[in-house]
Amino acid sequence: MMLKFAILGFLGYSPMTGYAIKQRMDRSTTHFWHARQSQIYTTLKALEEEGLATSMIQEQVERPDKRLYFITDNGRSSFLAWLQEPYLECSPKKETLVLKMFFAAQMESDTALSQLQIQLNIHRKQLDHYRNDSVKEIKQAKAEFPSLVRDARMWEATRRFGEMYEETYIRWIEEMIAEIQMDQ
Amino acid sequence: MMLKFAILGFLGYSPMTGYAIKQRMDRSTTHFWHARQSQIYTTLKALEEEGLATSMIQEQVERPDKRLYFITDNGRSSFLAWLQEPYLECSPKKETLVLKMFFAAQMESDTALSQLQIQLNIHRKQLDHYRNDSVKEIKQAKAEFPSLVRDARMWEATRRFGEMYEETYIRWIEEMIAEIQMDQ
DNA sequence: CGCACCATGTAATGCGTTACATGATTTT
DNA sequence: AAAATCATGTAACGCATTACATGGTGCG
Repeated sequence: MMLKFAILGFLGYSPMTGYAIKQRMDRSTTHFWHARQSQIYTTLKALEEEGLATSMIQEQVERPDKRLYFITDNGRSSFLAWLQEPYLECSPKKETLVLKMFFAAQMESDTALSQLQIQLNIHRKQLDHYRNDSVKEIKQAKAEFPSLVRDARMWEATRRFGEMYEETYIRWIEEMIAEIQMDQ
Repeated sequence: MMLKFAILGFLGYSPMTGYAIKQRMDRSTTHFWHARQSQIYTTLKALEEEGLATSMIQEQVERPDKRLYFITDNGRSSFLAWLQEPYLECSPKKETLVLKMFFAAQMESDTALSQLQIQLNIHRKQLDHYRNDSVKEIKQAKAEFPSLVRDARMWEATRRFGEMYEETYIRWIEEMIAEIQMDQ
């Protein structure tokens, strides 16, 4: 459902292939919206069947042919309707680490501590990624599409979401470690 | 997959019905792990087929009969194995609001601002819930099972996760509002 | 009188992942 | 010589939601 709109959103900027959409998503929305390659291809097909996108094959030399997708007028208005309708929920979360920690009293302290340490490293790397790579990617996108200044500011804001989320996550893990160490 | 372990975790404390598990989850893990009633019933059935739980019907007067589930030895060891194996990923997120805001440059500022305001209210309520109701629920659980002091400390820590998450979310929405207002 | 709570399940459908299937070019 | 990149798709499976189906008790 929602993936359709994410894809339409990208097609709104310019025609794209499924492969390119996957790359774009991995570099921009992946920390709040992700999809597998296969799902992108099937969703594009569905979009075309619904008349929200059209496609044409582009032949290439020394590269596999590619299928370029274009947003239709119906696609545009359907996307805008979705965009403008307010979202009235909290998006549900599934946090495996937190679930494990809920039951952590049933492990040895050292087992829990080592799991937390592993996660701390993972999330520090993730934070570093948002602070460096993501910033660069947005700069590149800005340079590529200088007319989308306002859009780029929103992309930056969603990058900030990832950064803030990871900062908080790391603080929580650190609190957890302190809590468990106190207990020993 | 993971829901199985969440349920086994609860059954580890005491035998329960599907109905009671649903209630427990709604009062404790729902902000990092949730499930629908129907999914809980089907998962319990699957757990029994795998030999990780058993069940018996308990007859009641003036109340519908209920099916009590018990964790088996296999269930216990399978749960502990899951608990002790380290988690090496970041749990994937799907944040509809953030996805919308990624494309927010394509809406009127006022539309975006009103959507953000709505979400601000929702998340403030959620934060309030974690700070009040959740604290009370943990106190009640502590009173009910005084032997589980260490467990209760972990429950409190996972509640903190929800609180911290909402604090951050709210800060982000406020930043977003400021960002969009600056642009007007 | 109506709503919430207690209590259990099945069936249909939809969303998402993994695995399968192919193959040339470019970089390390 | 191996791995990554470019490029597209289908099929099987599994996880999750919604809808369907039922019905008594207690409270305001």
